[in-house]
Amino acid sequence: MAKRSASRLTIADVAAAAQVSTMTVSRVLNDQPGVAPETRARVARVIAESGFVRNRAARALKHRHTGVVDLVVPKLDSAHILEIMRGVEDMLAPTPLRLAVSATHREERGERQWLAKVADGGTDGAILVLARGQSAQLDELRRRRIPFVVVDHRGELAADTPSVGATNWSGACQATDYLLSLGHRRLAFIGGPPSFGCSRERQSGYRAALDAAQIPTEQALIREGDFSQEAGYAAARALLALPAPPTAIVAGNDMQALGVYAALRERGLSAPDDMSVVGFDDIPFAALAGPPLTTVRQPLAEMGRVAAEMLLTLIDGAPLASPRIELATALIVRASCAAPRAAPPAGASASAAAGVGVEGS
Amino acid sequence: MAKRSASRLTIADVAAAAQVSTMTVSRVLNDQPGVAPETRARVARVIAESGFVRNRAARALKHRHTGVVDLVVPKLDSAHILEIMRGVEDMLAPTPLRLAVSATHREERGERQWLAKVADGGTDGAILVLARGQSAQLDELRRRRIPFVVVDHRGELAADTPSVGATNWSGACQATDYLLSLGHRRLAFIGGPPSFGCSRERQSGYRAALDAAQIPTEQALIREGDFSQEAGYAAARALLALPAPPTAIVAGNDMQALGVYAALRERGLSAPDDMSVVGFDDIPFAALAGPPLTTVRQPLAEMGRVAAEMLLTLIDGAPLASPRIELATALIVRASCAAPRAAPPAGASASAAAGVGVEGS
DNA sequence: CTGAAAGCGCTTACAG
DNA sequence: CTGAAAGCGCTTACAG
Repeated sequence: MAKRSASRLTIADVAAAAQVSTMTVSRVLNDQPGVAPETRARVARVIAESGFVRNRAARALKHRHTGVVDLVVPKLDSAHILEIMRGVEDMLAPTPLRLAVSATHREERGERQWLAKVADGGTDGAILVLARGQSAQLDELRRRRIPFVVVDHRGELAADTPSVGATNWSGACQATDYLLSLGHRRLAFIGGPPSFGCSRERQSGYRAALDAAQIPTEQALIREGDFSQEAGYAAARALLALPAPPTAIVAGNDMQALGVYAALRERGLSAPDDMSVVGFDDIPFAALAGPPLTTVRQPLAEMGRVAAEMLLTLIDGAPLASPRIELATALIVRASCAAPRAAPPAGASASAAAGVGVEGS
Repeated sequence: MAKRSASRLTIADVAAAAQVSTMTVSRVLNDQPGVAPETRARVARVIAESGFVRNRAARALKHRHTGVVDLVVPKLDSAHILEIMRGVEDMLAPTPLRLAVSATHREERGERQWLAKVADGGTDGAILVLARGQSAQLDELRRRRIPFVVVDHRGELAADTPSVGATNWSGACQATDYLLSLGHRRLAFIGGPPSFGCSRERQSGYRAALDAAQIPTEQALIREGDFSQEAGYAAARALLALPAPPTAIVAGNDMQALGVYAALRERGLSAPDDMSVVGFDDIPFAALAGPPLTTVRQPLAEMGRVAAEMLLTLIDGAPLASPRIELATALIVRASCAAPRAAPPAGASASAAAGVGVEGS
């Protein structure tokens, strides 16, 4: 077979070697009918022996699609993101689609860079983690008719935007209820950035649980962080310095809960003896922390999987059953909560709280 | 301008609207000279207003490249992988290349799936994390003349294979020296999978340090894990059950070190009072563990960045200054090590150990 | 400075 | 069952 110098083999080379037309080779390549068994076998053999690789660009040129799908995240820095990515990859692995990952970093620059790549006609669709509801990014995607799905979001999201989230409200509500059931009455909340939809929902769940228990919310007990360990630490320090500190803290996410641990340690205190702490996310380290952290599990990988599934549907041009999907959270009880020190006799036991799963021994 | 139904705009549409040939549009698109300023301005305006997107596939077809680069990892499940990915993404973001991420999972299936996508002509080059030296994957890549760089590796790697690693040997050696300097004489080692190059190097570094101190290595003190928290836990339990347990453990990686913590906790023991523990990696959680973990930092993001840089060089067809690059590790002293309980008077102080960085207060 | 022609490697109708 | 022709959207020489 005549290989043209160093250049790659083409379908024409294979056709020549197998003594058929390029058409026939194409049919064999695509498992299409209309080829005599012997011919097919001969062509298949030549393909295998020659190590021929069909040119993806030429195919894409005909098909009008690129074969790549984007996952766009703010930063590649948290276990949280990795979990979502895992779900997306899982779903996409068996398909012929490639998963292109990019981080927008400081929004401006990164978003523009990403948009430039997409503008080059580089994607069949995108999954956007923590995208802002009103953004040039989303507008551009809509304008270009590139299908996309948002996983969690910032700002407000139009109701018809395909999106995936977790039941943040009820998760936070359940966590707060659990602490109430242990006898706590002074419950603090350290939320995430208020621009995040999930932050607002969690705070609202916390408030709702207190309202239902007829406990007035106290502004001094509600703090705001950026979901980092440092933010949790700073907020917890401030709470501990209060004239009447809380006896329990709902931490908004696990990293902030770990920051609370640090602040406690610094004062020679610890959970759950001196303070009950609940996280949100259930990142892998939650179970390894000392003490193992009671937290609200978000099915992150599953959220990624569902988002990928929705995107595949949109790419196929099919309608979505529902534009918005919220997956259920679950309270995972470990060892960071207990009845408050000088608690009223705990009438309601922990296990009396609805839907509580206890992990481990 | 005549948009052809729902289909996307082509360069011909732009040319018609601007009343020039497609050639001229192409020149404007590619910032090539040879276009009158006014013509260029007019064409540019039409491009901007129409929202024209140049077809990447058609471009790639001419250029003979795909514009995508692969990052292939065993699994998307560790902070370790995320760090490497971050470095790679960082390096690639300003280039026009897309970063396609895939996991090989249980090797067989995943590798074949990945190979099938690559076989489709889908990549300009690849960064392979923990690839096996002798594998169908690497052979195929070589055969196809697709440039690649290996980050860490399993099995043996041919000397001329472009690869990036860390100074595992000297990192483990330094960690062991540090424990020796604290007065420890019974030092255990919980290694990773022996098939991993980095595992073998770390174990060898541990042995070398003991040899240099003229302490005979004891087979019972050398254990093998799979780099998981569970493996560290199991190995530490076994070590604690020994008639003469060690007073310090070099844990091979941070996850195993956290497993050691769990085993200690289970027995009512803790680091560093009852046992000194050193990790390897410095994953973000190492600093947050209780007690904060003394560990050997691997510059993972930097390794990713360097690998990406090497790959870009190879894709450009330029020669590599060196096929193998090892980045320096650094011992990060936190709070998980101390002199052994009934130690000989510690003549050598910790800070006497060479190149030791102490973090925090 | 500008453009008509050919071609990248494949696939989609359409004939035989 | 098999193939000659045209075309996907761009770019690369080559003329003017």
